[in-house]
Amino acid sequence: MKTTSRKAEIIAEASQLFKEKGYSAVTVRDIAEAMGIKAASLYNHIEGKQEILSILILDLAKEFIKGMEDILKMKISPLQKIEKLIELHIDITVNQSEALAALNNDWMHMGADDVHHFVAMREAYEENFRNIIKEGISLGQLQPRHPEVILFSILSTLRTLYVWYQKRGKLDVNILKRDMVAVLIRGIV
Amino acid sequence: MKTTSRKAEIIAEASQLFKEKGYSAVTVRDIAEAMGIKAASLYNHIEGKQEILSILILDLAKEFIKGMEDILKMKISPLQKIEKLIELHIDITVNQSEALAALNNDWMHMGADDVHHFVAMREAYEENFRNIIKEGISLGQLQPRHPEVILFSILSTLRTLYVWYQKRGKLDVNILKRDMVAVLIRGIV
DNA sequence: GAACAAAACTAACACTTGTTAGTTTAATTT
DNA sequence: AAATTAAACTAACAAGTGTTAGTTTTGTTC
Repeated sequence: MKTTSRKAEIIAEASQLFKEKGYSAVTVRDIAEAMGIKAASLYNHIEGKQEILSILILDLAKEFIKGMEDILKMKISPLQKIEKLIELHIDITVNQSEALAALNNDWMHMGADDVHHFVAMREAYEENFRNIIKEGISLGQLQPRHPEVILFSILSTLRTLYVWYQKRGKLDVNILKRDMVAVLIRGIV
Repeated sequence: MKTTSRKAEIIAEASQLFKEKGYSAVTVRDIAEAMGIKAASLYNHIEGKQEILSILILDLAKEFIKGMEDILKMKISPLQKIEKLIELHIDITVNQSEALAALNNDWMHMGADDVHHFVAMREAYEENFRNIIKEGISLGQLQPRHPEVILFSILSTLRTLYVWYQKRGKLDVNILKRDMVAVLIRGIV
């Protein structure tokens, strides 16, 4: 009964180091040491340092794409879709904060093909999000602000939630969702 | 008439590279090449690679501290102070986006002393911001949400504005301020 | 034009980097 | 017990790293 493959363990360990210091500042010897083995031993399991990064980032990006697709299918209002998206981000943050750090900060250090793939996915995701916002505005459900400003202020908050989430004492996920939705949608006044 | 010292030019060039690839992925040879000189020549002007990073980050941090002090002195309501803070961040973003990237992503690569100094300044800044929010809540001017959630969602939006600001076509600063204040304070509904 | 300072250069250093090749040990299956 | 596979090891590589020392070029001041 293998619970987690050795490769998965390496990726998990590496992702923590990447989160702390960034991909470029972490050496394969750092990763090996964190696992209690020698650097060369890693290469029985992985193709190279870059592969770890690509797996982390692309798998997570696919998860976002999948979450977006599910929400788009729902028969709910644009505003409710935005609420669902906020919850999606929070759920992912809570149990994938390391990969999220890599996705945010180190995507440009993947190989050229993977960078292209990633950027395409990110743009598709943002375009879907933007369309939901536009729909909400034209239905009169959202304020008629520049959609880009709305998109950006929601997304940047959600994307960097991982920085902040475990600095404070990991408050309850449901409370976090409730307050986050309230602040992002209804503002603070 | 020396407009900018050679050292300042190096720092300016380096900051652009740091923004694109992160501090650790940029070599001193990259910086030298960007200036059309050899790596060793840099050392006539700077103490080392880390010094560039520290100057970038600590100078900018001081600018934030200074801006916060000025706002705290003003005889205006907590809500108006928050508006001023939003404008402060936008002003800094518009003409210091490279240093802002370093401050956000690479502060942990400074020397230990500078890291300490930086973290202390950041915590002081956040504490001041938090107190303004708390005051706003107790005056009934702001919604009674968890102050930490409010602080975080405003700050993370402002801190990552630099990523987004020049991706889109550098819209007018005053329009940006107006919409940003509106979205962050009054929400989107 | 001599003297001086600023800023570039060449050459090299000691160390770190990701990775490969070949081998040995440990764990599992037959 | 033999055979097989998984996973570690040692040793080394070629390239890249930040930095130093000493020298030459460039530009300015007397």
